[in-house]
Amino acid sequence: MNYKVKKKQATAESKDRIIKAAVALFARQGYAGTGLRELAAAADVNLAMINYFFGSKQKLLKAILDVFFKGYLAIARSELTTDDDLQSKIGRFIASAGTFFEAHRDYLIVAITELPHDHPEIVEYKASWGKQMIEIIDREICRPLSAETGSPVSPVVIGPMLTSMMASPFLFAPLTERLRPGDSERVGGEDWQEMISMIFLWGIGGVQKKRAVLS
Amino acid sequence: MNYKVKKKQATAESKDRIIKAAVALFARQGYAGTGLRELAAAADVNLAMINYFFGSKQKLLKAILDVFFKGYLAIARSELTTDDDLQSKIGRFIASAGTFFEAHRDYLIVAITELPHDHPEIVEYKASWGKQMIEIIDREICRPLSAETGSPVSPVVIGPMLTSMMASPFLFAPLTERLRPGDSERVGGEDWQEMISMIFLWGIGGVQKKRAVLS
Amino acid sequence: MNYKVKKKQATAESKDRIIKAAVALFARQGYAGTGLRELAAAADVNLAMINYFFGSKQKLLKAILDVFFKGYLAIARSELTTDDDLQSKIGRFIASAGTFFEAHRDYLIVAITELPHDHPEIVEYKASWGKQMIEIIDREICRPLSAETGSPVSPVVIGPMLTSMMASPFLFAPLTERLRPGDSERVGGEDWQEMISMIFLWGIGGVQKKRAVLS
Amino acid sequence: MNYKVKKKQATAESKDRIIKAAVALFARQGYAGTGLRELAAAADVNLAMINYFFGSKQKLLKAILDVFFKGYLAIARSELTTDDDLQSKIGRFIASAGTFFEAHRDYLIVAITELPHDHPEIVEYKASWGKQMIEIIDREICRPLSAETGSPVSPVVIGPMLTSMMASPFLFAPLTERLRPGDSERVGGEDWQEMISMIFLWGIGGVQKKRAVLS
DNA sequence: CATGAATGAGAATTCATTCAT
DNA sequence: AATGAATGAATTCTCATTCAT
Repeated sequence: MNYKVKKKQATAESKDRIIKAAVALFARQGYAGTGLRELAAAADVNLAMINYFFGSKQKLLKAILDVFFKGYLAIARSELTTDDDLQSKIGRFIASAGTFFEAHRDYLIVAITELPHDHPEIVEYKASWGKQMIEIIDREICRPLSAETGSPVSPVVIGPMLTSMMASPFLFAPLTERLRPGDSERVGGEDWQEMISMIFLWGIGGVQKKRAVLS
Repeated sequence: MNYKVKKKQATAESKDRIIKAAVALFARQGYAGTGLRELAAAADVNLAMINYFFGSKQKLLKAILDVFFKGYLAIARSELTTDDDLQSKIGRFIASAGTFFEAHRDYLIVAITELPHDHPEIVEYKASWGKQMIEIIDREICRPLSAETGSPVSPVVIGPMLTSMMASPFLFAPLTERLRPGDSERVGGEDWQEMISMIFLWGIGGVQKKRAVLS
Repeated sequence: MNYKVKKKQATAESKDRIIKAAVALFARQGYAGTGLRELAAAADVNLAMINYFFGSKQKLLKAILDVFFKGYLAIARSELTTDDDLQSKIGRFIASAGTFFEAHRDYLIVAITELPHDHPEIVEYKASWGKQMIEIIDREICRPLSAETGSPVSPVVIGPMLTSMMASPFLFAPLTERLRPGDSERVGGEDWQEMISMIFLWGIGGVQKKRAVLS
Repeated sequence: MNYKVKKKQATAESKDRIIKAAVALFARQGYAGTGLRELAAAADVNLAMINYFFGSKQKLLKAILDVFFKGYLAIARSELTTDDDLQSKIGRFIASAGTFFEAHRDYLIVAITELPHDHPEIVEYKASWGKQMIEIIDREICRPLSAETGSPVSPVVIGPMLTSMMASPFLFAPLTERLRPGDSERVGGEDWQEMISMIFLWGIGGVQKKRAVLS
């Protein structure tokens, strides 16, 4: 008797639905442009649960950025921190990162679009991630490169550049899909990853050669 | 004797102050993250004037994007649509765009961070701008390139990529300035512009060569 | 030289356009539901002209009510204050009022729908008009009637009732035109006026007779 | 020790207080003329609760109109849809409606004063109600009447007229109470209901008779 | 007369968050 | 774990009005 009919009572599953819905909405409307009610509706969850699970909207954003940053950093660590030659290290890094970006495109979009904004609490967090990333790039790419050619390259220049190059098809997707639906589908595939690798390697290579000549 | 200071009556100057304050705030906090009160205060203008001049917050954003898109498109048109050889056309385009990005860094940040979001009215507008840009890149860069090497390149791939490469130091500036204040200052200068040119040209050149061999 | 090209410079004509647009808008959206900007646009007049001509929005409403009340009162005076027999006096009053309502339907709608609201300043004004109207009805209809039948009728009962009866087709027009477009067109015509007269006269007559019997 | 009174948590009671305050204010100041802040204060409720419970100001208005229209329609249905003779049916309808109007005078005023306005969403709703009402009046009053006398009467004429007659004392109350406080108190009572019945029945009877003679 | 800029108050609505149940 | 009610502040936008030109 008294069969209190329901309550969703799915626990961890709810938390998951919230994150999923959040990334999707944040990617399309921005963090500030998405309301918690809208999010609660999309996740089919009671409004109060969001704060129950995550504490606040900001912490939810942080949880999302975490997924992206940790993943990206892990890839950098595992693909770049090896004893391989520079070229194949970079090639593998770009391939892995490309696959990761593809599989987490909404996370990527959130991370990039929120990147220049200064949410007080999060700015610290982004910096600490950025620091680690730049250290790896410096140690594994920049130093070997300048050792080879004699001219220095700054990781705060090529790090952002490489990331932006790889992110570009996803950032511009809403536009390119409208304009040339076919062309953008290939993006993220192996061909594309190879192209990025080549542009980056040949390009950097060319720059270094020229600098070496001039100096 | 009835001092009631009132009425600034500075006319068009107010409209200007609003735009200036808006770009600055939107770049640092995002469009959705910036309230009109805050904006009015920053522009030292009565809150109601914003809607009086621009009609709505969205139209204000559109006015900002206008400045950026029109400028960027004009540069593409004037630097790429010439009878020069491909290499020097691209070189000049990157140099001009770099200078433009540098001078309009906040406009750039707003444009890029709002790019993936779907403000209903603005999506149309962004598409129409993107279309024109892609046509120019297709006609002036992609076709000559594939005529030369025999393998096709899509403008929806290299357009975004080139733009992102050039934008990267500005997008990541909040981070890089924290981490390596010195390094990022050089960004945007002549050296930097030349570097981008070289990476792009050598890189694309390499890709094309390889493709030509494989096919 | 210096042929300052234009300015509408129509003067009194503008004032007219404002009133016309105002009645139309107030009738369809209500006084409080209509903004002065909307009105200025509809009248093709600069926003500031409305207050220039009328002093305030309230005074504009008063000007509109004036037209209606004065007209209605004038009809009551001229048709009821005669030496005719009661029946033909009322008949002529209803006919004239019907024609007037028809020609000023929007004024009528404004007057009726704003009737129960208490715009502080206007409440006084409505009362002073109502007083005059009720005096006429009392003197010219109620007293003769009760003299005839011996039972009293209050003018504050039959005045409103008669007015409402005549106003009903206009008040309900938005509904009836949707439901039975044909039927409502005939309203206001001679047949209709005659019908109102008869209902009122026979009806009141019946009531009076019955009361006479009972008393 | 931390008294923070907070949270009324009286639940559904709040919704009720809102409706009650809303009818009262809308009747005296009009729908558009009443602000939600004012309403919230009058209902002793937090401003945000109004939209929490009703979704929007318009839906609140609809909820109010619902009460009136449903009640009025129910009376028409139960009093007119019987096998009685026409005269007593109408008599009972007028008596019931009179009592209902009296008990819901504010609802009545809101319904009538908002009747001619075109709130986009509500216009549809009013029409659907009007349709049902007119069908009943047509079937139960107009057809029997024309069968009896041979001359047709349109329900879109007598429906509004009858309603307006009964509504008149309430619409004009603010005026009449000022002018003749005593007289209007009797309105709505049994005598008054009987008077309306008689006027309507004798009146319509007279019209029909005359028409029959002429045709 | 006419205009466009300006103002402060207020409009309705939504915000993220909290808490009693 | 989950819910619905509640809150105060903030949102964008519009209001009627005023005034310098």
